[in-house]
Amino acid sequence: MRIMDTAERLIESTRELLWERGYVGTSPKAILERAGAGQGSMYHHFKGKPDLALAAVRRTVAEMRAEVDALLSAPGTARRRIAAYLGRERDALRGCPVGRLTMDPDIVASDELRAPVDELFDWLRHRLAEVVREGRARGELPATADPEQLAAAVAATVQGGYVLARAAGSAEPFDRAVEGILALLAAAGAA
Amino acid sequence: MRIMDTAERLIESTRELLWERGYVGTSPKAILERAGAGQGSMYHHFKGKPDLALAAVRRTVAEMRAEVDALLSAPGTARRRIAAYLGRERDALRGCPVGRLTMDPDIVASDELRAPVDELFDWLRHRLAEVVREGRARGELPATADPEQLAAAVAATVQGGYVLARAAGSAEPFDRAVEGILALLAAAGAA
DNA sequence: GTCTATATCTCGATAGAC
DNA sequence: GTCTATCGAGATATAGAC
Repeated sequence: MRIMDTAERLIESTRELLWERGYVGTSPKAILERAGAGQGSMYHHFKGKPDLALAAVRRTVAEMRAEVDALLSAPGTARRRIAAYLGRERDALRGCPVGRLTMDPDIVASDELRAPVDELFDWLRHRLAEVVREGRARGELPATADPEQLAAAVAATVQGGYVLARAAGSAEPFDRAVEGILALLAAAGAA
Repeated sequence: MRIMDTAERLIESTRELLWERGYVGTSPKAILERAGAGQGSMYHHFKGKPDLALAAVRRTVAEMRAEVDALLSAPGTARRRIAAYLGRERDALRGCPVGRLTMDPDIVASDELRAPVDELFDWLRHRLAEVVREGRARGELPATADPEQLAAAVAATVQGGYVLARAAGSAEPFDRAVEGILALLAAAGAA
């Protein structure tokens, strides 16, 4: 483990807790305990819980975007790159660290905290739509396919897959949903 | 508005708050204020917050299941009934009152509270799979389509559509995702 | 910069009057 | 059955020593 200064440890602890318990379910006290810091440190480096959460969310969003962009920009057919994105998940039961935040009332109520989440999913949908357009141009996907619609369906399948998996207490429904959308894309491509 | 006794008002207030703020974000105090009741009433009728939440969740799940079953059991082609389910939503920004609970750490951590959520989505996936099987038998969907996979993809599209909509602060991504999966089902059917 | 002490609320629950 | 009073604990933030 790299050596981290206090501000860094606070941000990392907050990222973990936001993922595990959400914004409403995460207390400054829990963050401090996990980071091994005292009250004073947190309020020295950050204005308060919302400010620290904002730093944590921004970092999680940046990391996610870089990872997904790498998959969608890799060489290969459009369908293969979409499949790579869909197959990215390793532990569906943990859910998406960004999508999770949309169910947090205090995140959605705050324009500042919602902004990075909004931007990520906006970027994701447009990036996926580009890939769909490339697939159409190469004849992998039918020219009638609306790129924005397919992109939204693919992104929704992943986010909804987490919901189904967490409800079931098993990753299986996530995997099924991913296989289902891939089968539909393949069938549509063959049409 | 029908006249409701105190226990009834407590359950209904809890249902609303669980939908709006989730389990972690809902306090007994908020429930009591909305229900217009005092502390004593709640602890007379229910053992505590988890017990009241369980009653609320069970009712929400039962209501949802009855509504969706009506749509999926109506006359019409398989694709038309799936479209009716996908088009059921009126206000995507509110999210799903059941799916929302899967992002609540205290719900997922409790076997008792998660059980009704699990059962609903389990039922939904199998009911959708039945409809897919009927569609296959009638030649509306290709015989190669795996019913369980398509069912999971359809259910995930709805749940993920809520995530995208709430991130965007707009119902549009939800609608796009629904149109996308419907277009794919239509294209696969034509294949 | 980091710590401990403190302040003020709220949480979730209990006690006991009526 | 419903109310108010009260409880111990935790949430979020501030104060001030070091």
